[in-house]
Amino acid sequence: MKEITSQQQRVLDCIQIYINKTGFPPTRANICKELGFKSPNSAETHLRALEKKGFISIESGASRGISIINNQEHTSSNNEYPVIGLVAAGSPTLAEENVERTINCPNSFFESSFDYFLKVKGLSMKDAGIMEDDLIAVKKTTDVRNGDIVVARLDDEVTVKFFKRKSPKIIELEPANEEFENITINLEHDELHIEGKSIGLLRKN
Amino acid sequence: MKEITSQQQRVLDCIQIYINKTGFPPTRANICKELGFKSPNSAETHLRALEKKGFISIESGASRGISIINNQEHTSSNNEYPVIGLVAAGSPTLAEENVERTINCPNSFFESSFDYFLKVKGLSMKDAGIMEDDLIAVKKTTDVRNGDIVVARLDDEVTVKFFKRKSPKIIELEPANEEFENITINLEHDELHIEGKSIGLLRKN
DNA sequence: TATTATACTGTACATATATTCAGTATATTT
DNA sequence: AAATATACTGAATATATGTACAGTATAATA
Repeated sequence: MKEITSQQQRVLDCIQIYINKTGFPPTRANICKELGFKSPNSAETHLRALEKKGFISIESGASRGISIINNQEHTSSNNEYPVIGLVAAGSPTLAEENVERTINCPNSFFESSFDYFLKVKGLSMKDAGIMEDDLIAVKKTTDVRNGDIVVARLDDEVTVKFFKRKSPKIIELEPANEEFENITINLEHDELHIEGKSIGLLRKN
Repeated sequence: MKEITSQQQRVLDCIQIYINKTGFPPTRANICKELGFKSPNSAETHLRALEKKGFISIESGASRGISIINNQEHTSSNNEYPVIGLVAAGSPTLAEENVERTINCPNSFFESSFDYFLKVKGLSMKDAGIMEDDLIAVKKTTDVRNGDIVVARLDDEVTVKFFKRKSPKIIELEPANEEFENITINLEHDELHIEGKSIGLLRKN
């Protein structure tokens, strides 16, 4: 995405405002009236510049054929995110039978993107403020750092814990509740799958 | 809103799909092509019927001047909700200077509607899973029950606590942290303002 | 120095488009 | 029985609109 000039920004804003107000895009003449131009070609050249820079698309020949291109999904585009129950056994897969329901939520709701909500069972992370039935926003990744809250799978057991790498081969999964004990994994003997990490939390009272 | 016929529904759907696909409304000819009509007047009469019944509005003379009227906001309409810092002194008003930022969020995100997010300071509710910098979704109301997590104001001090009515005149605000003590209010001598209650929580790691 | 991008006015015109008029036909309402 | 709503075809037309062409001017770039 190239740089936009201040006048081009005015035109782009004008188009967005016009669409918000009327429900359909403006004509060249509409833009001229809004911004005080006296020639439809003023709008035309700005539109062509905006198109060239990738801010809008113009359908040739079609009246009002302007549409604003949403660069990424940073705008207010929403998605349905699945809510997965943290069952004692089995991986939290996105298979249909595991999806309790979906939650509509802006894509940019949390700091980073995420893939699903995980419904927490038990109180092993209560001192980290994660309570029973809380929904953790999980980003599917294996790139986790010390101190991250991760969704880990040991054999068929899925658990949410703090991630701590003690040595290249030794990993500890730490609960946030003194009534629970650390889980130590020796990667030479045991298998550990990192399903993802928590990037946010949602609670409905 | 009057009844819609099946053909009119097809036309209405066609308009919505066209807008979703292209970013601008269809012409009469576009609708004909999509639905197999052979005369632009077929589309025209359906459009006039839809306008008469209140499903769309048509701007006279404007090309593609169709806009779909969203009956209510029952769809997946979003809102910008303000985030208010829980300052030690002063009411969490919605005055601009208190709004740190806004969060875009579906209106029906939590079980009930709410008015703003309150950014929590301190750990007085940590055993209830409310940590520093968590965002509480607050519904402005004075209708609170025993056990509700309320946003209360004592003089100029705003606090988040459990609400417990001990007797008609005695109210206790209970923290969820043994390091903090209950606050007992005698309504005959002290003034207590209930700003609202928590109906959800949002945390961004 | 020539070229390109920006930022306009003003005119002109082909065509995209809304909209009216003339019909045909069926079903529903008054 | 007459009027109205629905559901179309087909043709005609005024105008709304995109778009090209001819200029002027300034600033940035190669």
